[in-house]
Amino acid sequence: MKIAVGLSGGVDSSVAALLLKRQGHEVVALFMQNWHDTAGTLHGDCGWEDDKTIAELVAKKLDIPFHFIDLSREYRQRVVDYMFAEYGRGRTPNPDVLCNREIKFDVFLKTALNLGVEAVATGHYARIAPVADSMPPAYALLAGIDPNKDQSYFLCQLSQAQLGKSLFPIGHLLKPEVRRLAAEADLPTAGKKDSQGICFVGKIDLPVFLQQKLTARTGAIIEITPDFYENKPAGNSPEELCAPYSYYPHAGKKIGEHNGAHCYTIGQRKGLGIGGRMESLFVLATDVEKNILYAGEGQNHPGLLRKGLRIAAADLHWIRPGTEMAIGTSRRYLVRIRYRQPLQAATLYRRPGAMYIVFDERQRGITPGQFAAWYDGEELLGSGVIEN
RNA sequence: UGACCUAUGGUGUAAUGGUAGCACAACAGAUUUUGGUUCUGUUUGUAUAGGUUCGAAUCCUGUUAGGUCAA
Repeated sequence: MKIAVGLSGGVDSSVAALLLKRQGHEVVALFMQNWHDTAGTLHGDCGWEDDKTIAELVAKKLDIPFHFIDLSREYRQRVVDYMFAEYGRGRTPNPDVLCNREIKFDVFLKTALNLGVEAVATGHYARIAPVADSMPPAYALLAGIDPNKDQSYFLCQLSQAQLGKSLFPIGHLLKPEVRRLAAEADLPTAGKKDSQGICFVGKIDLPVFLQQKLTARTGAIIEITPDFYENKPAGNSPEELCAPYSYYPHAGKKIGEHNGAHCYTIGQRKGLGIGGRMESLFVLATDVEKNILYAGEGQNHPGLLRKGLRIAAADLHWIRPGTEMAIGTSRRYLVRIRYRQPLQAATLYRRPGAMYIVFDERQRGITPGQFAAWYDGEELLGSGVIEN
């Protein structure tokens, strides 16, 4: 089979290429450049050129053709603009989930197919399993074997069409095994540090980055004390359990100022600049309209922990046909609301306008704009953007 | 402008004559292909001028600033 590997210049994609090559496939390397802006980048390691050089060395070592493609226009339109838009609305986006859905497994995939390959491969820690006896063919998205590196969460928005054309050659390996294979094959990426920060952009200073499009205005930080929640009616329906707390300026007293509410996210501790307390302050909610930040003291502040969340029906995404929940049904699944979070037991309620996810244990930092992904064992079944 | 109280890092506070400590903040590193979290480490202080004492954040006096009561 002729396969294009997205070589990033890191160990994982290098070993993915190595394994495919060993399996006898005809492999071509594709290096994509998606970003060349250094505005807001931390410690100016604008390393994409280095990464490209390393990727070329890997391709040379593996004796496979190397191609370079520039997708930065699409990346800006479909990932970066989305980021600005979400932050502008007071939500916290997950650019890497979008990067996979829109770039790596869309623009990149199509570009590769046009070059005549049958599939693309990446260095993601996840697995794709064909579903037995399904017509047309169907694919299940499974967690990577390495519990510490599983990246299925970042792939939670992929479609059947995308999964059908994709391969994750290292999904059944542990990270140390990947490094060992790279070392044994003498690949130049064997000892390279894992990448961090936004894929292709890198570590950024978020406030500085956002200031390119969003203007900073100083506003109030208002402290909400635990007694705010005392006489709130609880309720037991999914709708009630998933309702967000609604704050208003007089719900607490002003304890300081911030420099733009959109620069903060729920559960954030750093950057409030208010000291002199027994415990740390955490952001409970942001209001970008009024430019107000609501904060509470202590790791276990009641405003930080919520029983459930809501996903609008239009934002529901199901990976495998036949697993969609019918309106009015409920299911027990395992859910995570951020990368690397241990899976949490929860009940999902599919209601006419929305999905409600009620957790067994209250969850810290449920954040609008982030993705919730639900699993049945090791299979990722679906996901959606958290509305509130 | 009478009396009394207070003054310790950026903030809140310990140390009752004997090494100025803690928490929060800030900064840095680690962890992490999102934001964030978490972990580790670092910096920063006795309002000011004098006095008593071997030794003063601590006792005494003046100054300055803030507060409370009286008016």
